[in-house]
Amino acid sequence: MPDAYSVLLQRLQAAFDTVMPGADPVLRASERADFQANGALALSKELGRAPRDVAEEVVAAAVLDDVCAAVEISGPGFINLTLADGFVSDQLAAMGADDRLGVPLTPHPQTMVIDYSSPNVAKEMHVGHLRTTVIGDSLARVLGFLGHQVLRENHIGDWGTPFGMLIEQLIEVGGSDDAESFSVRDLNDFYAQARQTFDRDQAFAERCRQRVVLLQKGDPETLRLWRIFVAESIRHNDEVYDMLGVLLTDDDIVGESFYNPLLTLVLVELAAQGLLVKHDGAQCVFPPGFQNRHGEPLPLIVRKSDGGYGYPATDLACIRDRTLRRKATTLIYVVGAEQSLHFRLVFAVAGLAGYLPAPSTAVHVGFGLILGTDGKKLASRSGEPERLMDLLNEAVDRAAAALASRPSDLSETERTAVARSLGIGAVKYADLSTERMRDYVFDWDRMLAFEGDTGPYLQYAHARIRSIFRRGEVGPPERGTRPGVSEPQERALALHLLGFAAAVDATAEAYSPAKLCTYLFALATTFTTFYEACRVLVDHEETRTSRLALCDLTARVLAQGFSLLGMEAPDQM
RNA sequence: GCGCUCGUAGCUCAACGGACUAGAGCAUCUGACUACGGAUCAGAAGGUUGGGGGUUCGAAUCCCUCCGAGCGCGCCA
Repeated sequence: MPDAYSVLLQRLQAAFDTVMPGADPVLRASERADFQANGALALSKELGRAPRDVAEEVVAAAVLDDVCAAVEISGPGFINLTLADGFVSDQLAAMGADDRLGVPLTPHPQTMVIDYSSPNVAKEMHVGHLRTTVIGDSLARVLGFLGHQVLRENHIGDWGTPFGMLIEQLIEVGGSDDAESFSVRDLNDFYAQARQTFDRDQAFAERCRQRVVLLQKGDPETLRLWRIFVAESIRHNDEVYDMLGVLLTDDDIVGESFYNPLLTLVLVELAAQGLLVKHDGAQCVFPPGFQNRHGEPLPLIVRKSDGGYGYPATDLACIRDRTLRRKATTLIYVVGAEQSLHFRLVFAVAGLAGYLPAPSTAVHVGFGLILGTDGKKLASRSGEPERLMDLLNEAVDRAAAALASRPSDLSETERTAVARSLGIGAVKYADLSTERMRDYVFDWDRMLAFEGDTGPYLQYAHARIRSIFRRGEVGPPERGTRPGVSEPQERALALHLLGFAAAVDATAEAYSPAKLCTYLFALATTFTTFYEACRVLVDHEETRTSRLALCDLTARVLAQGFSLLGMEAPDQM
């Protein structure tokens, strides 16, 4: 079923083609009508004709009688289009009959690897992991819904110098026998101690480096401890993921250690292609177009002068694996904006090395910082980043308190579950609803105010619709019921519902869940306006059925939208 | 110094080169429940879109320049 916009666009395109083949109708939603086509203005310039004349010619050529109630030219040459109510009803009926709510599967499905979350082993997840996890998860859901094959990858930091330090520290304080009893928090502390000693004690630092070598060579005791740490960290991460309600599972974990065996291969391949340059003892690639602060060429250091590999090498191995072995055509990295230069360098080198064969592309989906109310990067009182689990628990506690303060016929267990949906939904929505490249201020009061443009407000709108069906003791009307749109509030709601497919597309196109949030918030407000103005459970059966169909469709779109954001849609709250 | 990102109402954010009123939310003020859930709704007030140039029939949007903020810029990840 082509949506309303596509139908109009197609008709107008045909009309514009008669004046000038290929001219863009520039069809947009309008405040003055339902849609407006602005293309005549640009076209008139090209043709050297009066804009209104061009608009007249387009309108004369356009076949719109069956879909539009009014077509008029206004101002300098805008074509204002008002849809026929019958057409709107038909479109709604088709949307309601469709399990996908009118969102078509992409005609060009791709294999997409989406790399997100990526916590470090032996460290508790902190607030710095929130955005990548939440944004990445939403994008994975949106792209999957559109029909792409989505391979989630959680590139955990489970390799390198930090583990030499951690393991060495543990052995030296005699903790290796109790290794299995340590929590991630203990490991965090061990690591902090190790870090301090490392910086002032040369001998210890050297032993740590030797420990890394042992780890890489597969020394049994070193490896044993490493495995214990990784397992404990994964257990901790899973707790957070479970609380957060994200799609990531242990099967999605592909840590840095996985790529370790590929690093020398990458080096050999780069050398074979003549890309490697030895500089100050390090093996570098200098991709064209990058400069350092002195205006000299900027290298990507593939192998350090001490013979070790850093994360550039791992990232190259990773790209190679994802395109050549896993046959991914789109690589998505949901990583903070501060790494933008790094990714541009890595992508450039990967391109030179043939690791991104056409049509494969790599995209860095960056995001801004979470700031404290002081405008600085968010940290707790002690200076340490806020623990993510603490933050989520607080969100749920606050939601539970809000829930307890209002009348409810929910059972205790239902209340617990709903508090979680609301608290987590509030945190996720606050993050997702800001355009990802902007920094945003983490503000409990704003986030959990539960009023205005928040997750709980949207969830409330959904719960109210479900409540209508409960109170009315009616089920949703048959799928495909054709709602009337004679009241202005019905019509406004209907038109907004018909924009769902476009909103999902725009979200995927820009890798920006904020666009979906904006759409859903507007849908919720449009619905409550309708709800206040148009009583649903009226005696007149035709009106009741028609409005129930609008309600049902709204609830389904909201629930589908929440699902794409990774939020739950409780029926009661 | 160079690069990237950003600058819109008191605060937090929208706006795909389009129209006589640049939109929301929060906060402020005024109203609205014996009708489907008041975590709501209706309304008011609040803006030289950081400044200045330019392109265009038309600029928050594109270009130039200046100002301000954040983040980066060869062996941490």
